[in-house]
Amino acid sequence: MFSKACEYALKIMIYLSSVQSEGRLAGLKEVASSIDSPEAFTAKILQQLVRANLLQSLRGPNGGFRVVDRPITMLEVVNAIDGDRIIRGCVLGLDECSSVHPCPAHNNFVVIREQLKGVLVNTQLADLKDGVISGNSFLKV
Amino acid sequence: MFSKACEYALKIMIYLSSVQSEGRLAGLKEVASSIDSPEAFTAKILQQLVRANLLQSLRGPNGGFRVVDRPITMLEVVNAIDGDRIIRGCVLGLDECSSVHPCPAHNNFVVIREQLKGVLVNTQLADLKDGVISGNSFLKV
DNA sequence: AGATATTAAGACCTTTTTATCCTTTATTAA
DNA sequence: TTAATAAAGGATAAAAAGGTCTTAATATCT
Repeated sequence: MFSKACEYALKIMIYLSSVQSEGRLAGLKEVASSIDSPEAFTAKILQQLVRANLLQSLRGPNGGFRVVDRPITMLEVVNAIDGDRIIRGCVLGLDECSSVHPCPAHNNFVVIREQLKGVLVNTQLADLKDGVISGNSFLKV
Repeated sequence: MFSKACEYALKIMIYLSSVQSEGRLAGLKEVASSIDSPEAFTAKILQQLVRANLLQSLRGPNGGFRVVDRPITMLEVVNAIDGDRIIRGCVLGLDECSSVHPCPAHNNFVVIREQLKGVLVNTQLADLKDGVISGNSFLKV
């Protein structure tokens, strides 16, 4: 559904949100080990998220990453990494697929796509981090 | 959502279903040009579909491919090419993700996944081919 | 039987995605 | 001002996905 990079990005954002609730930052090493992701690859994704203005980075000793101070939806994170293919793209891969020029499955998926978009728009990192903090959900196996 | 190969597979199956309604077969060349897919890659996917018992192939002149004679759901085609990751896989990529050990987004996606599964199970190739035959939907741009 | 049309199978190439390494630059604290 | 720490970025490697090409096998027609 999402690319690997996007899966990591969501876990990164959720983890950093939970760290933020404790009023501190987390560095690359801590992030990578907490979500069980390869460090160097994680660094690249962190940079993408910084460039997308979803994170701020602070260098030097006691530095690390911080989630920007506003509500962030899942959709923003997904868009930053995977673009809008999940929302816009045709199920059967047609370049042009709309109600006026639909692929055979178009109508069968309209409702699913709407629902998916709804979830991505309405789910905020703040909602997801709570489960992690309370120990009800997990970022790694 | 689906792999490229799976998108092609669905279009192949839909096209062959529509051809079958005319009481004839279609060969590789015709299939590939009708769904606008690379011929050699299409050949590979056709073979996979034959091995998965969704198609029969007939060699020799006037040969081609034929959809097996029973109702086939979208899910069967997707499973044959992409496996069950779309149904089973975790949104955030956890190896273990279930109601007892959920990822932070697990519950937000349960309903979507159910709905998606429903569409895949309940939509048959026969339903999709009708739109193509009547000219209401399209397999290429 | 021979010629031809057709699929089967698999080796091979290309591009994209994922992952890693290593050097540079910036920041802070002592 | 220096040592330690941390992010940034370039280069590249490994793996997966996507795609191509060649050869072999098979069925049909003449």
